[in-house]
Formats: sequence, structure tokens, C-alpha cells
Amino acid sequence: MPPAHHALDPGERLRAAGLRVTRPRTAVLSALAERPHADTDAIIGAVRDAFGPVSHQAVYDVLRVLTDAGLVRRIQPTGSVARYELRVGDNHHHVVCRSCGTIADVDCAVGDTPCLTASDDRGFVIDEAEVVYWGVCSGCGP
Amino acid sequence: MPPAHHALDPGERLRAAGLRVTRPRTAVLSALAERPHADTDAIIGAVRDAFGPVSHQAVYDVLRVLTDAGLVRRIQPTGSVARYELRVGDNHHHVVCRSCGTIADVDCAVGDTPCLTASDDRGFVIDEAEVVYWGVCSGCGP
DNA sequence: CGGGTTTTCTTGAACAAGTCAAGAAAACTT
DNA sequence: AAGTTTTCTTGACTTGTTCAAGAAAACCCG
Repeated sequence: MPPAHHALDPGERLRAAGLRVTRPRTAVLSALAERPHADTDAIIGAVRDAFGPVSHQAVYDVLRVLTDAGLVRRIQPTGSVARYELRVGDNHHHVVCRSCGTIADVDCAVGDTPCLTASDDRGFVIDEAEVVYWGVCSGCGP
Repeated sequence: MPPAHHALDPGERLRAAGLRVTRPRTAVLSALAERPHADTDAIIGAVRDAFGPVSHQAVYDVLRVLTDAGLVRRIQPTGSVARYELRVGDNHHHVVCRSCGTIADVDCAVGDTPCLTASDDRGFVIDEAEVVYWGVCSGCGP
């Protein structure tokens, strides 16, 4: 039985997507595996810890390439800088804490994309419904 | 019969919210009445056209004060700069065109806040569900 | 209506996230 | 192994937004 897609190591994943395998790319994928919802700065730090000096520009480039290839997803709740995660294609959503900014995943109750139908599509052809739940996490609340 | 709340002129609205009435503030409210979803730059331009020279800082300050007072709502779809609108408290959502960035309002099909319940709240106390529909508008599509 | 207090606006500098550009280095191709 | 393509480094730059200090305007109260 072949490994599930999410169990592929970074190198295999890159090859499967038709991308070259480079250390910065594998390092970014590994960093994201350990830190879902990490922002660019945290990713740069993690990559440097694991791998040595890398320019911030290389990480920005890698993140764009991986995002365009569909290997990572970029999210950006209002008021936050860009964050990245490995969970792609499963149509899940996020809860964000208004107090500390922590982000957690929530599965989509519906399951397919787009998971919601607008009451009036205003003439748009809609392909995705992005949902962000805002609230206060258990660590910040009473 | 008293005028509906949304029919109040900018000065009355400011006073009703306990805020001082100043020309930059009324000018920002008027600009937003004509241009829903305007970004800061467009608002600065509109205010200057209607009223004369105003510093960008004054507009940023006004927008923050009005947002904190609940007179305007700030939205920021991923990839866009901050945008503002006068429709507040009616729990509506937005459709955004991936091609030209145009934003349109869509009423919430459910009506109350939060309009969606997360499948698993992850221990958060959720007070709002923000929905952004992504697609292509009729002007950009086929 | 006028002095005093508070709040707002102007000016100008600063900041952070992200992007651009050109050359050096590494990866793939044949 | 040479050549071609893609990626990485370096460093400057842009954009949206915020900070700080003083000048000006709005409000309060007698």
C-alpha cells in the first residue's frame, strides 16, 4: 500500500508537483509541517535554524512557488501578516482569537467547494467561500 | 416619523455616536456614502476633492475613530489594502473578483450573528463568522 | 460670548512587509 | 561534462500604515 499523500516527505512532494528539489524548499516544507499557520518571519527563522543562512528573499520566492503549485496555502486574516499551512484542498476554515491572534483549524461542516452559496451572487461566478470565525480562545477567555 | 438611522446626515450620525463634528469626519462619511468599499487612498482623494487639502494622517485618524465607534466597518480581503464601508451591524458578506478586485455586498442568508456555527469551536468563544466569496465578476468573466 | 480644556489636525519622519533587479550559484538536460 | 534553465544572494526600493510633537479647532461652562 503506497503512503498517503500527506505522508510524502518534502522531496517526494516537490517532485510529485514537478518542482526542483532544493534545500530551501524542503526546509520550508519541513518548517510548515511543524508549525501550521506560521508567518513568514517564523518560517525564515525555522529554515535558518535547520539549514543555515538563507536570504529572506529566497524564502519569499519559495513560498510563492509552493503556493502557486498548490503545495501550501496562504492565509491572511485581517490585521495579520501572511501565514502559511500545508493543509490544502480539504476546504477547511479557521478560528482566530481576537486577543492573542492564535489560529486553529476547523473542518468545513459541508465538505465540498464552495461550501456555501451566496444568497445573491451579484453576477459573479463563485468558486470558493472563505470563512473566518472570530472569537476568543480558551487561553485568553475567562 | 423619525428618519431611519441610515438616513441621518453625517453630522447627526457623529453626534449620535458622541463624537465631535469636524469637516474631515463629515467628508469621510460622505465619501463613503458615495463609494462603498473605497480604499484609504480613494477616500483621501475624495475628501480632498470635496473639502480641500487634508493630510493623509487626518484621514487615517478619522477612519480609526469612526471604525472604533462602529460608524464604519473596515474590511481587508487577502491581497487587498484596507477598505471601508458604511454598512455596519447588518451582518452582510462580500464577493470579491479575483481578476479586478471589485467587491460587492451579499446579504447574509441566515441573518443573525454569528451566522454560522463552526463544526468544532476548538474551545473558542466565537462571536462572528466572516465570509468572503471568491470568484470572477461579470465584467471580467466570459 | 469668551477663557480654558480637550480633542483633532498638520507636518514630517519612521517602520514593516513585501517586491524588484542583476548577477552568482546550483540543478537539470543531453 | 557542457550548456541551459532555474534558483538564490545581495541590496535597494515601494507601499501602506503608524508614531510624535506642536498648532489649530471644537466643545464646555460660567
